[in-house]
Amino acid sequence: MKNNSVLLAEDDPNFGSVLRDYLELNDFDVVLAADGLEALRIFKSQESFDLCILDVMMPNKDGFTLAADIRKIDKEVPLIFLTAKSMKEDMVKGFQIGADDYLTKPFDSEVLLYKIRALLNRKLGDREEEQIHFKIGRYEYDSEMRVLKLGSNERTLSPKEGALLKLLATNKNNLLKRSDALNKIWKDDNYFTGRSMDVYLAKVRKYLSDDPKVSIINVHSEGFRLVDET
Amino acid sequence: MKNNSVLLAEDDPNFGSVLRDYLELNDFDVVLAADGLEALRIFKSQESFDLCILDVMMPNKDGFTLAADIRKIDKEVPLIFLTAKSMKEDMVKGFQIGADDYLTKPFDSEVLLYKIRALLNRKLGDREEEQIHFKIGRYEYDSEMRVLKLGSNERTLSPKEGALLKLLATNKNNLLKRSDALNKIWKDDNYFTGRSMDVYLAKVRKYLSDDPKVSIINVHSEGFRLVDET
DNA sequence: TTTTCGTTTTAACAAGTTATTATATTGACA
DNA sequence: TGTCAATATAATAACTTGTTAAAACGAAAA
Repeated sequence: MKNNSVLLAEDDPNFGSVLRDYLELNDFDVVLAADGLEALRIFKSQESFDLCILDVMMPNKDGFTLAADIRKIDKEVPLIFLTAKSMKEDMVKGFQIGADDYLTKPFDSEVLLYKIRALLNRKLGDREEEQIHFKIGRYEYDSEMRVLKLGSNERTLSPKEGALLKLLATNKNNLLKRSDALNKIWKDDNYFTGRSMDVYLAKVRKYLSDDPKVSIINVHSEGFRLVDET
Repeated sequence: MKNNSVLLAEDDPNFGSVLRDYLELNDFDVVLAADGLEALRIFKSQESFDLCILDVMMPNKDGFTLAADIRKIDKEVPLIFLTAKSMKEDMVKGFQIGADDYLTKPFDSEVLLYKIRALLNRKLGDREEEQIHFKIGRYEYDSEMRVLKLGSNERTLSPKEGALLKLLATNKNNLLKRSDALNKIWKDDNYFTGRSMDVYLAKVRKYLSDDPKVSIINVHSEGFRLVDET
């Protein structure tokens, strides 16, 4: 089984690396970012994190601002804040952004570990397993291998093509919002990522064009719907 | 909308009732149990709780044992422990049982409230959900897909058409004020946005013209009413 | 290091859809 | 009966999406 991945944003290099080592010793894959900007860059560049631990006071981008940026991209990922002072205002602000927990430095590392486990267990609990195999009309799509099959005809999709088809298939016959797809796949919703997605939609449409019962229809300025009339 | 229900197990009657009142003031339905045994009895007798707040030190049955018993019945319900001493061993034990959070007395009641909200929001998503599906006479309207259906007849509305019909349907048979609609949909109430809305009213009227029991009537210089005489 | 190749992004233009403004006309109210 | 509000339709402007091709990128091979 794959380890849980943690994004750790902490500007104090000593404390940061000690904490990283401790978490790695406990079977987490940890990426350490030295400031808020770097953390956001890493968050965008990586597939997905299971948990983010954010120091509140950091240069370039403080923990709260970082948290708000992360929340724009991923509304689910658990957030834990680290703060030196135990000010109530800070906690309130953190919870408003959608913090899951809060720790005041200095804290007991074992307590942190238990809090992390509590959060991840709860997450894993109510997270329904994600689907890998999809049936789309007469097509079959394996989102792990990224292989789209119709009869004896096989085609391997590129990562982005695959991610898009998977999202569409996950929401088969329902609306997939443009902004959701962009935030999940491109981690950013702007003019250019939008155009890029349109290019991929054209590709995916072409791949799916051999079954007339399957189509991707547009809901103007909202998003798309993978329709399967089979 | 039903309030969230909380089981509060706390043996100190003063502290317990103060906390109960505070939670009730914040729109929770609270049941207060004076010891662990009573709490378990209540937990078993009631349909379901959204959250349990358990004092660790209680007569008859301490908070940890109580938590273990509750976990046997319900593996999902969030648990928050209250403890006077901030001993690490206690916290560790609590997390092993499956605590979601931990508070050391004395604590700030507002912080408790935020922790509760964070937990409940995670669990349920926001309780308040806005309506997506509407019935208007013999029509059905899906405000997400913006599809208006009468029998086998389907029509996809434009964003503004859809927003307007949704607002009207939300206030079905009630007055929708011109200024409200303009401020919500056009974000501005002036001569031109007003004219623009009139254009959309004409369109929506046309779309709804196939059921004579449905009409949009004007309340002079006030607003509009979507009337459904079905 | 350079080359190569698949992937992704950017650019440009065409097509399609929606929103606003203009114009003419009717209806409500004092 | 004069004035403002409301309606309908037409014309135009603004925006979104579809499509293709070329450029940029990045990882693996020569």
